[in-house]
Amino acid sequence: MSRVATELKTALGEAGHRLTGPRLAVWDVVASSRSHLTAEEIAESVRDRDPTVNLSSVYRSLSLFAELGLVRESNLGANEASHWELAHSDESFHLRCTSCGKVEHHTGDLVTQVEHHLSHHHGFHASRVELLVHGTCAECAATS
Amino acid sequence: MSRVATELKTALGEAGHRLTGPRLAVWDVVASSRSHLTAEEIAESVRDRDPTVNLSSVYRSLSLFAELGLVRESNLGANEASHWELAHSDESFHLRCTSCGKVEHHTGDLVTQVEHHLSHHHGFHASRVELLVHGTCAECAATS
DNA sequence: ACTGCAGTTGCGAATGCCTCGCAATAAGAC
DNA sequence: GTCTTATTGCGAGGCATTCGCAACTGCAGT
Ligand SMILES: [Mn+2]
Ligand SMILES: [Mn+2]
Ligand SMILES: [Zn+2]
Ligand SMILES: [Zn+2]
Repeated sequence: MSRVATELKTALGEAGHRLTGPRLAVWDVVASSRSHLTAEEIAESVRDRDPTVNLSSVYRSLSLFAELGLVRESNLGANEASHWELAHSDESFHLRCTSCGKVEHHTGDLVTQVEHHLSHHHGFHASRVELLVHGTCAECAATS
Repeated sequence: MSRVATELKTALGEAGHRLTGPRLAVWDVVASSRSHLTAEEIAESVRDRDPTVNLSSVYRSLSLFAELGLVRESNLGANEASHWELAHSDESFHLRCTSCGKVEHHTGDLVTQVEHHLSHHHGFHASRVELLVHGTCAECAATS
């Protein structure tokens, strides 16, 4: 059993879930990608390895992984499919270029500052922060 | 013609659109509410005034108002309907309590800081920022 | 290794939100 | 008031996601 397979099996086992073919295939795709993929895109890659895996199982695997904190689901736009990736902290937020569509990450302490401010001054205890910045990336600004 | 009707007519007229019954009804509902409503909820209120207004027209009105900068559309959760309200700046962001569901606003200069940082240090020019904080509100924290 | 069974899957149907196409209607310029 | 064409109601369609269920399979116990 490969390295990633063992890691996934451990994470699943601790939560009382089984390691199955579809789950491993979905995990391999998400863990080896650096981009934000839709369930359909993940399913396409999964089918390369095993064409019998159903789209429903891809959704079920992704939902389970999200519950276990293994992946992150993001809404990058109204009425768009969710995008999935390996889990990363709220500190690392999303910059989406409205021109080329690229999604970049930016990490700063801003999110932590907001969390502390809300907690100390307003009694609001943050569990998850989603920060999405739409705009024009450096490359697109230079080109236009 | 009422005050809000005149204001809406001006905004529409300047952009080459007509003031119609459905549009005025949708506007009245959104402008007189302080909450974040779904299109379906808006349609329900609109039907109280005029039962012939179709849900499609509510969607069409809301989309148009958003293009004109009159209303704001927000995604408050994955796989949830969009929520609509009178337009407000990105500075004012959303706190959603995962316990009672309430959505509050919080205004600070943090969003502006991020915009400036991204612009000055990374060449990314923000056009719209969506900041959504999930967590437990003060009332729910006290009750539990 | 064999068995048993609860967890998991594939499949198709269903759901929810939103958009479209089109003929009928009505706003507003003249 | 007439005319033009933007807008509407309505039904159908589209897309992402979820559900129900019988068949299958991981894996714990033996
Ligand atoms: Mn990301
Ligand atoms: Mn708001
Ligand atoms: Zn770009
Ligand atoms: Zn609350």
